Amino acid sequence: MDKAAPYHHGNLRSELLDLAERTVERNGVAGLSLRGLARELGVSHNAPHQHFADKQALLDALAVRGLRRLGDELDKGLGRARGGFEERLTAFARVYVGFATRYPALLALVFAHKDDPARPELREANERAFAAPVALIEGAAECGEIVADEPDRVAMAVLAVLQGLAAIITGGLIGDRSPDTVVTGTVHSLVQGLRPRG
Amino acid sequence: MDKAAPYHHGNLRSELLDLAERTVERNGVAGLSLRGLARELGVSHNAPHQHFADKQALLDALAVRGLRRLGDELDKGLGRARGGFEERLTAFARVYVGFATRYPALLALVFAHKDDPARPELREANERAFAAPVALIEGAAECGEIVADEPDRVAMAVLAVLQGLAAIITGGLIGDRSPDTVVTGTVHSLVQGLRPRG
DNA sequence: CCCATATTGTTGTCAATGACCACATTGTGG
DNA sequence: CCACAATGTGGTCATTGACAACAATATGGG
Repeated sequence: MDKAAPYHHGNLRSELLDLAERTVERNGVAGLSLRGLARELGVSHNAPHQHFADKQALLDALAVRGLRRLGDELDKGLGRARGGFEERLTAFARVYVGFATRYPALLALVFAHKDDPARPELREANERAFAAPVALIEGAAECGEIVADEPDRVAMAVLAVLQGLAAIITGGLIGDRSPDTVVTGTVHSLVQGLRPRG
Repeated sequence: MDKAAPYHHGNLRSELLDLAERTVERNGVAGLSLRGLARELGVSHNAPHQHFADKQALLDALAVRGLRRLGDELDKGLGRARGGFEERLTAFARVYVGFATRYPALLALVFAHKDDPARPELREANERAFAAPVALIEGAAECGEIVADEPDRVAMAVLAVLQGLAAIITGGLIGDRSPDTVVTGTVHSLVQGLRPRG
């Protein structure tokens, strides 16, 4: 069972996902066609249907895979981060915004699942991806580094800022400023607001 | 030249936009079909092509119209708002997030124009829609109500927070909390961070 | 070792869609 | 009053997503 060439063709599922991700990132969801994928991979026009019942199923799989990668990057970035809360939060923000600007279409895919209450995989992947930053915020709340009265609100504000920053950066609305500068500055502003005033 | 029934049929363009907006909001962009619109409006399958050269042209027109409405709502809301900076900013945030949750697909349409450098109408409508809140922030910076060293950064943080809040709320990630509570709380956190500490 | 069986992929087909074409109808202005 | 442009119609084509029937391949029990 060599995973490089398991069945009578290549590992179609993986190759489909890879090519689909590249295509979506380049041409958008509207520019993605199952038949086109099959054509470029040299298989029949119906081979994808064996692995993904639906075009939406493929998009969902893309979103889940993207969330896994994002989670890994966040874990790594936060693992390397040293210093206080602001430094760690900045590290998280850099990784998140970096990912969001590298794969904007993928992240949009993740955030476009508002009409599907029955999709446990996506929800689970989402929670797992953000486990580390949530733990970071909760830890900071316990240590008294940030206001601790409403940790939920704090987490929400942080996520909102980063999500919004990513949207603004990918939308090209930051002009000449460098993304890193914008991220660092915005996080600084936010943390100043979250710090208890003595 | 009665605008209610100008030519030999109704004012197709407006009706197309209305129906398209409802359809997009209900079934998403993928569920929108020019032929379907024509069918439901009782015209030939090619009538829409007379007003919109392309499906994308119709989507662009939807985005521009949405931005105009959003601008009007923001102007009205900020016009009614009284009190200091935080009260006015909260009013702005309520209107914006309210709009974003009422027309999520429409707002997503606006934010999805990252690949079109040559679309002056959208850009102009965008700037016009956010003229009032930008003025609010600039005014507060001049009055010393918020840190004035980098008004651009402040504006960006505010927009980021609201955009992210809207995304989170429409994504159903706020659980049982009421949107108004979340908005007010988040804005409060943000303003506390932007206020100069004495 | 060999065949039943599920997995995987292929060919054929169908309705729907977006885009284009030539053409008809309606309103406007010279 | 008539040319002309604006608006809408019908026809057509390639592409697409989805489905059904069928073929090839790998797996597992006897």
